[in-house]
Amino acid sequence: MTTLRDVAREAGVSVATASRAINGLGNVTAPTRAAVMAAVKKLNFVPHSGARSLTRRKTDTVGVILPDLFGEFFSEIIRGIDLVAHESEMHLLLGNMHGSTHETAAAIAAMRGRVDGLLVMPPDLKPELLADYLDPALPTVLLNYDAGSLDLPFVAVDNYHGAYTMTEALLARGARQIVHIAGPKHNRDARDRQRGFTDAMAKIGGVLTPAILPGDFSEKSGAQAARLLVQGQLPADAVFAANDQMAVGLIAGLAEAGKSVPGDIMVAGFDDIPLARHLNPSLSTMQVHIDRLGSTAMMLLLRMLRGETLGAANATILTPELIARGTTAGEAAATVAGGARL
Amino acid sequence: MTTLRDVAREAGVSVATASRAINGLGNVTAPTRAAVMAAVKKLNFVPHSGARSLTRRKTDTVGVILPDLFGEFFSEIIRGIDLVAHESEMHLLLGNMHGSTHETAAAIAAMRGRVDGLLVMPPDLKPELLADYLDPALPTVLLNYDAGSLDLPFVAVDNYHGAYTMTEALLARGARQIVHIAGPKHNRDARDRQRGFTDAMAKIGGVLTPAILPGDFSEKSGAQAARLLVQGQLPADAVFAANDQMAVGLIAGLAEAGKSVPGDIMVAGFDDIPLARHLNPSLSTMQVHIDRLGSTAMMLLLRMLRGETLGAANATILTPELIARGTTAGEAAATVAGGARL
DNA sequence: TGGAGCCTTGTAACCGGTTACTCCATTCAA
DNA sequence: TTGAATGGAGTAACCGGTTACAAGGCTCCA
Repeated sequence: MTTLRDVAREAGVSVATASRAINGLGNVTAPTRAAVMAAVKKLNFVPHSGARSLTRRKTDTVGVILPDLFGEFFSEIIRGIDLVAHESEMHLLLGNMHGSTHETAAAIAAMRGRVDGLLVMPPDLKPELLADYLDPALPTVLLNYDAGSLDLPFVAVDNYHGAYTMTEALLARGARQIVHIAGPKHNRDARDRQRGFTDAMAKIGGVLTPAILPGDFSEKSGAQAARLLVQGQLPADAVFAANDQMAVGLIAGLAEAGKSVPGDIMVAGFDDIPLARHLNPSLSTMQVHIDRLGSTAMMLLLRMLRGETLGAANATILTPELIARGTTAGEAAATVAGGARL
Repeated sequence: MTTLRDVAREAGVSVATASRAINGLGNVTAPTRAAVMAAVKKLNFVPHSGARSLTRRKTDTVGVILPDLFGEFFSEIIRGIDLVAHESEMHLLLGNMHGSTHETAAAIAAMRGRVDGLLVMPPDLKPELLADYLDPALPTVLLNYDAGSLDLPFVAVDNYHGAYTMTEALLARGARQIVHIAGPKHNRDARDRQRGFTDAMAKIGGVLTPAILPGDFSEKSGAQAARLLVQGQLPADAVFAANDQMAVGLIAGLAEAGKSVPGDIMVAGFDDIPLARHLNPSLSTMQVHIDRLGSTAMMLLLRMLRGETLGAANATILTPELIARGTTAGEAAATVAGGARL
């Protein structure tokens, strides 16, 4: 493993000169620079980024701390982040809290000295705890987390209004007995979506206590909900699942029970995962540009790294868009909407 | 930003003692350790991992260099890697070559001094070039790349036999005029799959020059192939797409043209993306456990980091498994297979 | 009481770069 | 010819930790 010292010796110059030549700092004569570059080639020298970032106090890396790396949702976020980071020649250091609150502290601490800034998505962490973990000196942007009290910039999805809009749309299509399949209890997204649903049901539908079935965002829990619905003979003309994944499970469950969608019952989801438009009938949902969650956050972080001081006031709220497809359409529409056909 | 020096001063000890106390090195008396820990708490000290890794010559990080971060395929790989890395308390540094051969060199070089080992997936890079870029002193495992000549361990999918098996299955179901939709020309996976197809057609089907349509692994190119097939009136009783993505596009295209699957024509893919089993009819395909690609590679790398010397002989070949679903089934089977039903 | 041996702690070098500061050799104007 | 200005190159401190080695204090035994 060759070091700058080796290169300097080989070229017959000092380490300072070698460093300057390699970094193109100008105050080096052409012959000297040539000699250094020749030594670099000969010894196959590659600068040690670790050492460099120690003195420069810059790592050209951002830490990304996500609750999990599972599924399309997170890969889309990472893709969005990478898209922007790559343009600025920044690297991504992945930290994973694997769902454990305790590991979050460790993950954040491990980033010290390795990154210039942090993108953190702490779905079910209390703001006070988070404040304890974070280093105020390290530029940080939160993902999908409203941290108003911490005065940190964040990027979030307007889950509340998204759910409200979808419920409104279902009501507009004539549904009256809409059942909601909720997400995990402690999950903010899930709670906001549920709130949007109940509020819309109350204000527009005039239903004060709509039916809500438990779920955990998994396909399986969607299928489970279908069973509850059918066997429990819960009256329903539409089901609004808190995410697409559950809607997929739900539809499969309903099909098994011989219920037709949207004939007997309409179904709607949330997220617009790629699968949504390939189902048959295709799934109506609220489209969230997940990658933008990542790229927007990364852009905010870049501004902070450039010296700007950003706070909660710079938060960006992404509004999901209603995508009406087959599962909420009339009979005719259902058969032509996307995907394969029998 | 507090340093170890600050902690030492606060606790009234030397930096060496502070360091030993913090790292639990034993030869520190209980009162001294307590004093140091109190100072750590008081000053909110978090060790600077960058500096630490410089002296330790260990970063507890592995570099992951992928051609792109797009899509399920890569997110699954990363998830597999993370699963194993997390157990060993290793971090993941993402480098992205964004498809450009030139950037590959830069991405690898940037890893020097930041990682203890490398996982690289260089789909269309010549071995000689790759050898130039890689640092022989840095433990490296290749993903989905047979680098026999470089004597590096690698993990790959047996694309050839996978394609052979699928073709065999289609022939067994009575297909005679099977058309293959190929992947990108320079892509190794694509070429191996095509070879498996043509060999099976020759050896089992007795067809020496089967029809092959161009594709690029995208859904769009699958739809394009459907158009060529239908409008060009190419005789075909089955289509074997080089990946599921194209199969999805193909099926949509065939549906548009009024062809029924599998009634008029059978369809098969490769990869078993999650979408595959949700299509209606569900897609027959070769299942590849993509996450295992990542986790297996990471396990090999860990062994190298522990001091073992591994080479091409330690390569692991993952064999894909045939998943027969609706798109290659008889009429009856097609209607009950997974997904929703009209 | 003196010395061997053990344990705790401190001093300082080191990891591999960057860069402030200094020195020295030109060049050019007076 | 002399002195100032210019700029190329070297010395050494520094980033923030770790750790080899040395030093000092203690116990224990002869």
